[in-house]
Amino acid sequence: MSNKNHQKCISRTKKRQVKIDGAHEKNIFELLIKGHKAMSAYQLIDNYSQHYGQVLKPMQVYRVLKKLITKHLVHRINFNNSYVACFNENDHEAFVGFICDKCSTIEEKTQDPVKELTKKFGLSKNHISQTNLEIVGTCKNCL
Amino acid sequence: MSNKNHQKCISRTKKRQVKIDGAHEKNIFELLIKGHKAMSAYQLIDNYSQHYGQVLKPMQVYRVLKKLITKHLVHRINFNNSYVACFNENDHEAFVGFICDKCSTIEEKTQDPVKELTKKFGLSKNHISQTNLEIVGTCKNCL
DNA sequence: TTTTTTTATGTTATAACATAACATATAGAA
DNA sequence: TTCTATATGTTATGTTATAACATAAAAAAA
Repeated sequence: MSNKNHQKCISRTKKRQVKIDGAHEKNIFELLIKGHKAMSAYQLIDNYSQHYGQVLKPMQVYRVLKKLITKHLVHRINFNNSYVACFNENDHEAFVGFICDKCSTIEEKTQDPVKELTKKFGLSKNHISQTNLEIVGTCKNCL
Repeated sequence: MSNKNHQKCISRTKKRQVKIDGAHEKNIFELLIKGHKAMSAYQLIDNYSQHYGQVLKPMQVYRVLKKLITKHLVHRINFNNSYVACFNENDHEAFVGFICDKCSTIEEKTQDPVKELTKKFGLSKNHISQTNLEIVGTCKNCL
């Protein structure tokens, strides 16, 4: 599963002509894709040092995360200050999904219903900067 | 508007037999209701000292916030680590609303459509600990 | 009423998350 | 080659949150 999604992600970046510049950016994105779960910036520092033998400073990680988020390749999970690779094929402007509060695994869902909801609420799209539906609970694996 | 909602909130706590214990708890809840917008814990410390002449420690504020959240009187806004009085008459288990990224004003919405959505996603209610739909943008006042 | 228990409050230290500001190196364009 | 943009490196600091321990006051049990 992880590997399949990995391929999907990579192919999507190619399709969308999103360029990954820099070794750190590539490596951090890979960690997020392969991990297939949300990680905090400081967890990424640990993971990075284990996989690539270099201990990054927080600033370096946050810089890269900001870029990846701008490119819509990564979501910030506000619930627990973590970051996750975007696994949806089509939607990149928001996050809609389920987060396991035990293992931080993410089940991303389609955003379409939430977009409709926003309309129903009378919120015009041009004033909205981000939409986040974070449903937190315990996943089947952790129960 | 603020005052009307204030009354609504107070009456709701009575209806639901929710007891506010302690001076800090009462005062902080009042600040949130009257402010009618989301405030960070440290903003609450400032506000508290201005209104009540006592400088609380962070721990004291977080302690009270935790209680108020447990009692469903306050929501945590994950987007910007802030806290807001719950203004919905009926729904207390989740947050659904619009947050102004300029002035932190909150427009709380009904949760019903989100609850339906959760069902549609196949997420059984008993595994969910919290649901947060945070739509962030700029409100009409700040545009 | 006295004792016990629970709840509220006070305080220190520290953990966890994030960015400002400045410096250097390197790759690509002019 | 020179210029420019981008990637990387580093220090210090700001912001958000909690652990752990201590005291006081209120409520319940004896």
